Amino acid sequence: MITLLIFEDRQNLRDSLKLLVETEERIKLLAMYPNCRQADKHIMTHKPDVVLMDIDMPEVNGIEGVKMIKAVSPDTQIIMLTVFDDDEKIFESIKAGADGYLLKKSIAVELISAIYNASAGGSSISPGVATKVLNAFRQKSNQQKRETFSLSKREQEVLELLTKGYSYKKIAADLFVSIDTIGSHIKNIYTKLQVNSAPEAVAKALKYKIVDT
Amino acid sequence: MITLLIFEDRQNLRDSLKLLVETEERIKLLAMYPNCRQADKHIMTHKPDVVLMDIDMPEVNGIEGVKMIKAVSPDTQIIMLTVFDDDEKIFESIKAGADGYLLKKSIAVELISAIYNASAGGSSISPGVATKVLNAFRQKSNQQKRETFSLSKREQEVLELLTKGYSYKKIAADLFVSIDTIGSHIKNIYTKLQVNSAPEAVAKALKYKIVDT
DNA sequence: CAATACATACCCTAACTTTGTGATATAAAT
DNA sequence: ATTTATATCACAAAGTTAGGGTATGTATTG
Repeated sequence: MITLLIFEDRQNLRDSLKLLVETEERIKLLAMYPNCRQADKHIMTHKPDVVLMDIDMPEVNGIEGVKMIKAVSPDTQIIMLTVFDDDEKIFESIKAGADGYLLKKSIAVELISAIYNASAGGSSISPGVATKVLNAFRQKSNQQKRETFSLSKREQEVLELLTKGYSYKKIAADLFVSIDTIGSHIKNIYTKLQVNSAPEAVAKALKYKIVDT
Repeated sequence: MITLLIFEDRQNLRDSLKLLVETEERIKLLAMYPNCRQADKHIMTHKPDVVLMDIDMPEVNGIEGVKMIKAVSPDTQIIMLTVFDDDEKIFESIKAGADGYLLKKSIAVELISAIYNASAGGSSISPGVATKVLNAFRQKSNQQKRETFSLSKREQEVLELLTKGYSYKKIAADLFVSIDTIGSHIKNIYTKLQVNSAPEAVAKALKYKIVDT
């Protein structure tokens, strides 16, 4: 038996959801609320397996609701249910911890299987939403790839310390060499990176992930 | 009519897929191949709407295949079909440009609707895979969160130019103010960021995403 | 209206950085 | 054996930066 809580402000949609869900023997609807005020309390009272969450609700919206619920009960599976498929709302929801994201135009059968999936720990994402998520994912992954600029080991070390904001003097002290040696290394680093100042070198080093942040 | 191409090395699975797909009137299977050698050529020959792609194939695997296909025909929708649900393979596929990711244990009806989704430009992701994608997405989003350090608008501008490696002189020229003004701003920036040099400021600015790379 | 933050500008000095030109020694590569 | 890349050090000049002041005009806000 999967227990369910619904947050949805519109009366008619609440009724539809109720009808839909009640036809399923393995799903038990515990309660429905028109907004997320005290969502955390409701969760602790009912301890549902799965939550259906509308995004756009008066007073306290669905994204806030997700945060509240996940704060008190991280294992409760939350499926967002919304007419919006704009990137902002989707990503906000995911970051808040939503476990599924269905567009309201999704057919009823999709919703039911999403509930079952959620209770089994899987996530459901509507195709249109999935496309956006995959694109965003790709973007984030294809950042700047690591390049080496063929720095020597020592130069790498010096650049790392420079990136920490160390002065020549401090770098020299750290590496137990003279300050002029550091000057030499930095000269060579600038040549290889094709820059002319420490700030530029640091920016480039971080951009191309020559050093880690 | 949705045209389809299948890349799958195992004979028996190829047969099953063929049977499954042939029952659908709106789907036309154009050809099947046991690996991705010359996948790009095959695509250009058949110009299919959707591709079903196995990951683990001899000679040229599915991830390479996706790259080849997307390189010559970015609008071809590719659904990965695999027994593997390990993070590496999933993320590699997505980065390569896969438009859907189904586990082979997915039931037949899921596959069919995934094909329809794909032809409509939507992505299908199996629940188990979706969970991993969402988790990875959350991780990437929650990197270092943007902080402002309550820099003023002007200070922000100056910091951005500093991050480009500009000297005081160049910044002053760019903003049409005196070099001493820039000095003042930088003094204030250092105080707010709690740093003592340009390299340090740049590192911090990038780390905390005060400025974009 | 007074207080506060902001952007602007100037002065000053010590310290630091950049860049050029050498030089020596060692290890790897040709 | 000779070249090449690396790591080390030195000196010097020119230029830049960091940090200490102070000051003015303009908004914003309590």
